[in-house]
Amino acid sequence: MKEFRDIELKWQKKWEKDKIFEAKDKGKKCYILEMFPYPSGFGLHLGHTFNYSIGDACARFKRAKGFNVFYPMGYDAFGLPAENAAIKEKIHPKKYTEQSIKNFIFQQKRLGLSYDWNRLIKTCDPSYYKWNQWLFLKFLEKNLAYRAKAPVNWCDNCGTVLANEQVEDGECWRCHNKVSVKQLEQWFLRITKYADELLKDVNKLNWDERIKIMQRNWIGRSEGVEIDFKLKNSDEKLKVFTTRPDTLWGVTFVVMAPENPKVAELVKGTKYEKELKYFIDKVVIEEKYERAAEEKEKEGLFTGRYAVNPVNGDVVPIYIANFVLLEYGTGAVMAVPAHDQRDFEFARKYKIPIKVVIKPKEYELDGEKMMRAYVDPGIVVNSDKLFNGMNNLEAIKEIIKYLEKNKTGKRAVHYKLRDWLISRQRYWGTPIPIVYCDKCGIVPADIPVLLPEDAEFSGKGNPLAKNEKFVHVKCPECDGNAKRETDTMDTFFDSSWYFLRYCDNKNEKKIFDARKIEKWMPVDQYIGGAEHAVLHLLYARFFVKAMRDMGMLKIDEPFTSLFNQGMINKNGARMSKSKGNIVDPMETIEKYGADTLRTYLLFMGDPGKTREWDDEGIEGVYRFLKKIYSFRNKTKSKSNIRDKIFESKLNKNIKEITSDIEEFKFNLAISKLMQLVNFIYNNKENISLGVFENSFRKILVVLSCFAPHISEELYEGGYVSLSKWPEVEEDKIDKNLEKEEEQIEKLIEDINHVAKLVKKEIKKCFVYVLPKEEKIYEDNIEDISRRTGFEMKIFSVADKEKYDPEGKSKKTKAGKPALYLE
RNA sequence: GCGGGGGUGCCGAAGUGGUCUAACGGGCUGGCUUGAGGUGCCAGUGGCUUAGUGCCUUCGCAGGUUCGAAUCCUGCCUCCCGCACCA
Repeated sequence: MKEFRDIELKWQKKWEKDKIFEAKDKGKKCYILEMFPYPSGFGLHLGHTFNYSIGDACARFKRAKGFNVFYPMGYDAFGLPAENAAIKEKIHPKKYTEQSIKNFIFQQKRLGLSYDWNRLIKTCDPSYYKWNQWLFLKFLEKNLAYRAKAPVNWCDNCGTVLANEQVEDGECWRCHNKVSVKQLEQWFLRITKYADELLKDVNKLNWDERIKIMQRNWIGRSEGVEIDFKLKNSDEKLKVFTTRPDTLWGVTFVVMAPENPKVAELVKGTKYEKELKYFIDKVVIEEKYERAAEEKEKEGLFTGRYAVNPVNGDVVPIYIANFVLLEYGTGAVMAVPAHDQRDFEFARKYKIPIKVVIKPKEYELDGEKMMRAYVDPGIVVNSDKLFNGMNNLEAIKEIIKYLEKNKTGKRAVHYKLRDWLISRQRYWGTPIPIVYCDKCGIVPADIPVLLPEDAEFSGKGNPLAKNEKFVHVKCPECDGNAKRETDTMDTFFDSSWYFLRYCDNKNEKKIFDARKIEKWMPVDQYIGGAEHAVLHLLYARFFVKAMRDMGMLKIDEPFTSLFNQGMINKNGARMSKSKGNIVDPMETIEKYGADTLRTYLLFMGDPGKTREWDDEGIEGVYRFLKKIYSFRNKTKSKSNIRDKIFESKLNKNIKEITSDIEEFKFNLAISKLMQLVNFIYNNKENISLGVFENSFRKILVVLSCFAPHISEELYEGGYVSLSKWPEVEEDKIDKNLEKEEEQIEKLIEDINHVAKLVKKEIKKCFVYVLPKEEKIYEDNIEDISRRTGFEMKIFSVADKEKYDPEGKSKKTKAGKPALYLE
């Protein structure tokens, strides 16, 4: 509809001109934030549009509720797609990105989102990324950044290394190429230093439980004990980590990770050396992620060496096996086949004895005959007399104490979380501000280290490494010849603190002013997809904690509340280009307008769940908005008999809508708005103008959360976007009236029903009602008459004899009106 | 395997002890509007039956609790999403 389009453009212009969405200084602050987008060349997709429809609804709602809303937008502008476009289409990433951002801004403005555009940031802008570099050097100074050689994930397709969080099922999270493991010297951030706090503080967050569980799983804390096993015929010790010290007496072998450097030492010069080396090479070559799969056949090899169990002196063989990982724990485990399924399978395969040390209360276990490991709680047996007979969970605590007392073991906590690898062998990112000097070693570079624009995008290797002018520098310390680091930072570095920069986005002297952070942070409501559960959301939490410890800010957590939007499918499948089931937001806006698209996205269903897009479903919302728009031509009110019932419904619905919005149940809020609008529509002649106008203003304020343009157009006296949220007038909510309303609806239904059954011409309808109800029906007689198409007459049953002596009328329902059609 | 969330009418989706054939929207059928199409409006949309609102059936399946269940309990089937040899 052209009219909607014109209205939308008109108000978008006005909002911008009058700067009505800029954050103010007055009122309680409320920071609402959507995960900022990567500006791809394809423009907004439906997921973005949905994300912003939610955020904008929140922002507008909070603004109406009197909050000083801070609602910024920016662009996560560094990243691979721009560089890949450069390789493919010979367009410079900078140009590509700038064009994309321009397009994104245009499209977002076309949606009518109420951002404070003054706060705009672009991470590829030197005024932003120089603070990345500044932060990196701070991290370096505090020993939170370090360079190390380690086995790292390499994606051949992307031509770069990846962080652990960016590998999903052994595949690159971006391109789904199989990831391989390489030994490389790279830059890491010491996120593991915060593992414990990151885990503990998850409990404080008002986040979706799913995301919290994912974070807990990812951090993967396990509490246990490190136990020293002496090596037989040696003074050396082998440290193992276990969470089950209660099974220590059941150890029948020890297993080491094949690549554990200690293995080579152990077998050096023995007859096993050659065979082991062969096996180790084979295992290590296997993809790390395949090797770690549960279904993977357990394989191992005896090393020829033995270890001594410190608690009972048992001499047990040492194996290496593919299921033991070097990165976790100590890279060596004590194996208790009776009570661990992996160990059990391994023991059966290599004919190692199985010794039961925990037994269930009800029956006995036999190591020879067991079909699988017994892993449930039970009673300690066949162990030291100090512990035999104890409940095993109790025994864990006691045995740890015992080991610590005897200095053979020590309490320990291990995490699955690894340090964050941030080096990327790509051009379009923040240069890591480091210089390598032959004399001085690793030296912080003078910042900003600007990304040189002249670069060649051949698709082979990092263009920065080939840029002689960039690489060769003087050492900032000794002025001697030195080389620059040519890797850039993982773009998740950029997004780990962007929400802080919004608070002071134009500061040239500092990363931000602490007072401004204090004013706006933390983010009160963050909105985005669940795909960042253990990526961005974990990194950002880490940054805030690290920055707090560096005295830069005072908060512990960046995002107080988090809402995860669900996916939008079409034809039962996730939208994708290959399936050809993409819904283009801009095309939809062309057809129906932004208000319709936004309202429909929120009306489709629970925004937290996966929902189904329906090309025809949007029509309903479109009709709804057109219906509201038709109210601009006010109809003359003939009577005011529906005023009270309308006001009752209005207040009841607004009350419910308010809590619906607070709980992100926009679909319910919109359906209640529809009910109100339908009621007005069906009763417009029976609602007095004063009540209509007053109520309609309230409805428009509510509607403006979803369809701001049309609300603005219909609202009189100032901006609806700056209006106060309607107060609920409790005293106007009248349950009896609602009941009467229902009665009338039922009567109309009955009349229509009967009229349909009687296959003759009907003109008149006589209704006999209880004397006390006479007035209700009498008051609504015109309405009933209009809606049934019959001439109505209402009589009291008391007078029934008089008007209906033959008893032609029949009851509609027990105690309800009787009626007679003629 | 573990953890979390689901399965409601032709479809999307509300509803968590009575007001439920079940909000809201879509679709479909009939009627009106219209030169036609679109739009818009009205009515209907589980079955049977009826001057009559009565009976039966229905909220994944099967049982149970209750005067009463889509809603509570038990078992099962099924879909989705996380985690998964972590010692």
